[in-house]
Amino acid sequence: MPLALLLSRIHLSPAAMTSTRSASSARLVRADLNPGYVLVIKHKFHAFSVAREVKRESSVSFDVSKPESTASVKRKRVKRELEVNGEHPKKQVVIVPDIEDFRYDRTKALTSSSKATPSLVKVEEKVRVSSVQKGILLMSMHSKKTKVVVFAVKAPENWEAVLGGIKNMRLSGQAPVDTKGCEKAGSLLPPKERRFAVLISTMMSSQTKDEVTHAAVERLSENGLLDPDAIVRTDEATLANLIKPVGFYQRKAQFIKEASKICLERFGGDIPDSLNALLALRGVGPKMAHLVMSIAWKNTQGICVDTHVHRISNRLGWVFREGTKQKTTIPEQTRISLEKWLPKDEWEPINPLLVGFGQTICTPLRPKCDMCGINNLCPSAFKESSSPNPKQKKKRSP
DNA sequence: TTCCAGGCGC
DNA sequence: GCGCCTGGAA
Repeated sequence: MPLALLLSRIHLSPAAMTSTRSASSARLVRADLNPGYVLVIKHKFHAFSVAREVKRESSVSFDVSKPESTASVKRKRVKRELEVNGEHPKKQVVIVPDIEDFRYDRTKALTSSSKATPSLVKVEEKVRVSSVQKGILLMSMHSKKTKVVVFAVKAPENWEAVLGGIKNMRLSGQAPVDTKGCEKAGSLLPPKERRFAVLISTMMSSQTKDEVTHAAVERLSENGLLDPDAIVRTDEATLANLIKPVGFYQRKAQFIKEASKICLERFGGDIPDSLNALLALRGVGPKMAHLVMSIAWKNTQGICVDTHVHRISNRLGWVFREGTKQKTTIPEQTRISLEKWLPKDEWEPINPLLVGFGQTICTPLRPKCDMCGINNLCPSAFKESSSPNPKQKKKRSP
């Protein structure tokens, strides 16, 4: 666990890090925080309120972002159905599952999301540290048994300069995502229709083929098919034919039809408004769900990590697998790692920023490091460009 | 010929 | 963690 290391750096006592509190207790924790850290305070509780404030001793104030309630979603088999579904409401919850253990179950998501809030709720707050600060964290708990975990994540060196450099590069060059991204879908439509257009556009999209996606959305629109009812009444083959230029069009046609049916039957023709319910739609994974929450609902729940964000974050050395210094292997690891230190106001813009950068300069193959304005800050600069065919995958025999 | 995209299903 | 889907680009 990197926790011990972090603790030693920020001078919080181990006892302060994890504590189990009884009802209505409060705890004071002294903290000396070093610059460059983001202090992440995770409350795990069962539908009780948790209040927290930061009081300071020194004259330097903490910059405390607003508490945000995020449902931690995972796409693997459910392990903790009891907590999620509240099947034992009378039973006092003694063990709160670890945040990362809160498994998401697609089959349960639709029903649970449309009912009450799941009993297990995660609230995360971040305190950004810009200079050495001394203070007292006052945590007030109002739950029976609440586990509080506090840990700090160091933001990467120079990340602000790197981000600024990428923003500069993006000012000049025009990437496909700037004009044909799916957030442009149905921008003139009324809100409900626009949200549906965003969902369908997202489900069809492929970041390397924004123009193709755009054309397919146009084609659906011309045929009056940016409407769940119309899609349900159209047969799958026709639908597939209309969106044919997009990759995997047969599966996408099938998924779009299924999603439209669910939108009609369970959401009154609107799209689901929660991350869980969006993830419950077949063909919608974390990348798309976060994008739709951001664009359609203007409610950013997490970073939309697609292949560009995933690749570039690793090249920049911004993300690591939990507890290691190794690169992340899947986009979900990247998202979790990135969210630990990246300020929330960058969560939504980071996707179009890095997608455009990845389409034009930091390309998957042979990145154009010589054209890159941050090649002096990038640990991977010029390391991938010279080898045109670095690793041979296993060849298929003829 | 190989790689790429995003999610499913094993 | 890999094969699959599908078509385009390198």
